[in-house]
Amino acid sequence: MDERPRYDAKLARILQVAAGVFAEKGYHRASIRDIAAATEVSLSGLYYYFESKEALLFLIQRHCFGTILERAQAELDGVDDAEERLRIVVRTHLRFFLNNMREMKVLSHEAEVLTGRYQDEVSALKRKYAAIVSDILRDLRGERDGPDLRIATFTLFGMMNWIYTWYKPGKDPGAEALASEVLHIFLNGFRSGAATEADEAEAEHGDGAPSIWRG
Amino acid sequence: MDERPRYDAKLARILQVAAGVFAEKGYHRASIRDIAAATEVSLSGLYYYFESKEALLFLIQRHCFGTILERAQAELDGVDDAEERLRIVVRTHLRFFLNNMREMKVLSHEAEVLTGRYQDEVSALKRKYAAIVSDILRDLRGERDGPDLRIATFTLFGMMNWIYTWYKPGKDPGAEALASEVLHIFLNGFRSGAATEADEAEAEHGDGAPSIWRG
DNA sequence: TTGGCGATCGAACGATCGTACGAACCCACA
DNA sequence: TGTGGGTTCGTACGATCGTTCGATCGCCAA
Repeated sequence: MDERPRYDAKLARILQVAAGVFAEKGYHRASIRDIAAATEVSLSGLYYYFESKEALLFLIQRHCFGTILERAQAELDGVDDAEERLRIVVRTHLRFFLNNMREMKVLSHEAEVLTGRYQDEVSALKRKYAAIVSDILRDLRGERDGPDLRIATFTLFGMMNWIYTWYKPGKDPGAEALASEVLHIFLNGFRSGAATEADEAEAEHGDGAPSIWRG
Repeated sequence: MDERPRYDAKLARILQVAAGVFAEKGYHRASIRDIAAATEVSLSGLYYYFESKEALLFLIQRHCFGTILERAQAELDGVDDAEERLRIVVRTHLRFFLNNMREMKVLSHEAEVLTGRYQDEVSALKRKYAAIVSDILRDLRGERDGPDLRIATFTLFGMMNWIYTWYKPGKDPGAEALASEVLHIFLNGFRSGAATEADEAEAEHGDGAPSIWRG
């Protein structure tokens, strides 16, 4: 019941095409007329599928974020080891990122545009996703000293979400290789405790940089 | 000669206030009328100081990027050790970032807006700055295997430039502490050789992604 | 065939945008 | 005191924006 295959399919196509337009020109610079031209739907015809430009952006972001959360949770299901869980999250994130770069660019770049309940709902998804990563990092760190969880989490997201600003398909490596590079840097960096840090600094450079976190 | 202290000072103030308006509302959503209100200069009066809205954004970005480059080069002067050079760059970058967050947000968030010669000139500054970091990383890596330089460079910039999306002054630590966290994760991760990584990768995906760093 | 409803459209409205133009202002210097 | 050029402003123009509204289309049930 309540199924409208025709409606749903066309809405999905509109969201996809509109995401491309927003990704290319930016949300504010792109006009509904641009989206009408790209989707081959008339200007007023579009408003049968969403009630405002902001609602259109909201639908794109919610669908995109919902899919990411779904996939991450599905891939994480049954896996207990913290390190393996982190590898899964990064790989899943980057796979989805590169396969849906236009949507992800809209998600990353137009994060502050939504207002009111639109913003509330997307922010809730965002917090949920960040909490998954943060919990993994807490588990991974264990009782040892280590980087602040909030900073480490956002730093990892920065490494991944910044990609849309420089990634060139064809030129740059695919999701798996990219995930390996990111995981190598982040994982080895995050796991190395303050003690290790001191040892390495001593052995290689004798630089005398003290422990960052102790006490 | 060619000095107009009154003109220069007022232009500088306009750039600063306009950067705040752009940071808050976004370049396209902010109107020249918003900037006129914020600067307390009349709408048409602003056009005595810049010839178009795009030129205004260009002046902001060039001034901001020019200052960063200047400071980085000054701080790096005379320092040879690669690791110390990286520490200096990250510290300088984050110090400037937190002290000029509005300008840096405009620089990061409105990177694709400029066109033509405006874009060319800012892109040149950006490449110059990225090359400094990339050269340091190459030096730091030496002859060993290690992450791809292009990816590592952009990954580091991602860690730093993503900050404007989550940083809360007062709540989050200052530039020095932030730089320590970022440097700890990135430096230890970047320096750790491929051997460690290979051990880890072995345990999981027979997926056919052998050595991460081809060749 | 016909009635009705989901789906689509053309045309227009008011608002806001970036920018241009000419007059008026202010102040150092003749 | 007058004058000229650097500086500031009020006003308006044309373009484009998001959104609305009533008419019309296509298709399936009666």
